[in-house]
Amino acid sequence: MTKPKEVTIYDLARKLNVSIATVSRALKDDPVVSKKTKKKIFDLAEEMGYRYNHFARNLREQRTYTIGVIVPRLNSYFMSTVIAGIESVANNEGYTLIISQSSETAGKEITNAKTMFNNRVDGMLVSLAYDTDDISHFDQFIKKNIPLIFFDRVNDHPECTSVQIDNRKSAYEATTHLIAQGCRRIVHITATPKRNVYIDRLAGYKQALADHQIPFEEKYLLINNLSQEAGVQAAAEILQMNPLPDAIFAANDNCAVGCMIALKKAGIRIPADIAFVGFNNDPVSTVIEPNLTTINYPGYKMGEMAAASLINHLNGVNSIDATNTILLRSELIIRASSQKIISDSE
Amino acid sequence: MTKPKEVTIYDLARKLNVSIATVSRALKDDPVVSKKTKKKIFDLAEEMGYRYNHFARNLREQRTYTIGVIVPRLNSYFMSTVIAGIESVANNEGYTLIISQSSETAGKEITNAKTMFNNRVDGMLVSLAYDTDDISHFDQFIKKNIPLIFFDRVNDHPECTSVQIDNRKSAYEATTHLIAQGCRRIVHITATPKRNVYIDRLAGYKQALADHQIPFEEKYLLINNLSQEAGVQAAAEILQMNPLPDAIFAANDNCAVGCMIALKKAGIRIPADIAFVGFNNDPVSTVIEPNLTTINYPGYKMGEMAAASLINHLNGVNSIDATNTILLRSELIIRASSQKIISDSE
DNA sequence: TGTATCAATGTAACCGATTACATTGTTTTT
DNA sequence: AAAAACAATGTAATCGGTTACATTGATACA
Repeated sequence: MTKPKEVTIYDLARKLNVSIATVSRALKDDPVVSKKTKKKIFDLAEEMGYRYNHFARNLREQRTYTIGVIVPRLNSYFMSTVIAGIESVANNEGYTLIISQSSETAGKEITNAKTMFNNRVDGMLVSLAYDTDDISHFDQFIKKNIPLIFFDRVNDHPECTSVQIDNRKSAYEATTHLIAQGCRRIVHITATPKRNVYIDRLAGYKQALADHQIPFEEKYLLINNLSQEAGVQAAAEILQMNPLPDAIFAANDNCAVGCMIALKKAGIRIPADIAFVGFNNDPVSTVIEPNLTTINYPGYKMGEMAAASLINHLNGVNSIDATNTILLRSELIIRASSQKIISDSE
Repeated sequence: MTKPKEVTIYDLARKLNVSIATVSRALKDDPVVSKKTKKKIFDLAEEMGYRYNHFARNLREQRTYTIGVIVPRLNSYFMSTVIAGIESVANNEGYTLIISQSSETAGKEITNAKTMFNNRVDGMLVSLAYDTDDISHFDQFIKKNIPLIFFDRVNDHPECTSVQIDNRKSAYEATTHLIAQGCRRIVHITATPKRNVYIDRLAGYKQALADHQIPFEEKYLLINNLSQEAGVQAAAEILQMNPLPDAIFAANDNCAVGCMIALKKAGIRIPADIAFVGFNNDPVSTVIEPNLTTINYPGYKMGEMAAASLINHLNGVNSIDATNTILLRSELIIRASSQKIISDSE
């Protein structure tokens, strides 16, 4: 284990008979240093294989140029797309990401938050776990003026910006679309209404029913963890209903797909017997047959927006209070799984 | 923007009338400090909201407890699963991840490598981009004794460990399975055979053909980027073939799925007319109809192994030279898309 | 009782940058 | 030609830990 010594600004300064201050200034392209000196320094740095020591700077500047990201899960299509968006912006702006997953548990989320805090991230991007009730583990950031932006699974915190879509409106559109197809007994499958995304979707669903004089029925509300397997189980419950529902609006595509597969296996025709709408526009939605009607969710854009907004805050472009909520456009994508009218006439 | 001052070991030392050395030792639970003193220090640290400054340590120790991860794409099921595995191990061991994506281009991979290098990662985990020919951008790490582990898309570098599956064997099994189903005109869809994964799968495919006295035919080899859209295009090419092939072995599930959808639309029956085998065991493989036979790819495990192996190196548990290649178990999962014999009898 | 041993703590150099303030030499102004 | 203005560079303190080496005081041993 030889440990080749690192080249520092001291080495460069000594070789060129200038001070470390000049070297430091030259390396950050400070206009106060003459062009000639700069060139000498740049060339020598290149030649000697100098590399910048971020830790020295961070120690001195009390900044880290690091952004902490906490997501519920890394291995979901939606989340990895968001992260790809975040990464592209952060990378461009010279920020480094520390990414961790809460695995949908509040406990791990708290641990992760602590790690991020101790790593002195300059800012945080967070999407909350299913079962996080209390968000006091983020108070430490707020207390230290570390900007915190929630995305997707947000929390209505007075000091934080959030980036999301209009879940309520999207759910309203999805449900209205089903009603327009003649559906009246519409099941909604969703997760525990703790997180905004599920609360809002449920609200949109109820509103659409109300606006069309369809009473909301508790029995048509199925709560699970929205996994594909949960969709299969939901299908079993649905098959017990009498009369059968004529439509299902699931709060994500994965669950919808699991449910569709199970129902098809049971001989249900989709959409003729039961129409389907999902949420997210996950790639599986165009693989399942019939293709799944869903809400397009701009994940990459969401990542870009969240990161850009955070970095703007960090650079002092706009104050953290200026923006409360950034709403991204989302839209209903109508595919075969919900088109009763056309499919009946086929 | 008030900037509340940070509590440091100096503050703790002053309050307790001990030296910073004692505080530093106590905080890392050095047995040389008496229990009583330790308790005092811990309690005060808690009370005053002390937080550890990693940068000061990193600056002093010349270590960063950071691992750099470069992947071709973040938003693929396989990769995000691998990263989830890496994250879980790294987090447990107190390491932080810096993750970036090459977007499948050598150029961005080089930039990312430079960023990682300048961030002084303690080690690297890399999966190469499609079009990386020359891997000299990783020499800087090797020169500085920074361990580098490749996973999945590996490079046969004499100084690096690689974590992968036996692609050749898996492809051999997949092809042999198709031959056992009576297939003789087997198309192989894959990416440019630059990366080991594609080279090895092609080799396995060819070997299986040879072992069953089936001549390899160039026209049955389709090269594309393995996206779902590329699968659709491949379907168009396949429909031009006369006679039609009787099986397709695709180097990933996404491409297989795109191809299946397009062929089905054209009236081809699967597996009766054309049998299908994919690669990766992506979730879509159980959504597509018929369900896709594929190779199970232990992504999470691969991430865990790669991270654990790297951290072992870093902790000096085993030398970097000790291990050359770690092969993970993978297996053929037979589903309906390839079962000609059974499906004919249905 | 004198000395060796040891536990507990302290001193101070060091890691590699940034930057306020000081200094030097040159040009411009009057 | 002296004073003012300015461009270029230097000096030295600072960020918050780690740790080799030194010191202190108590106990064990002969």
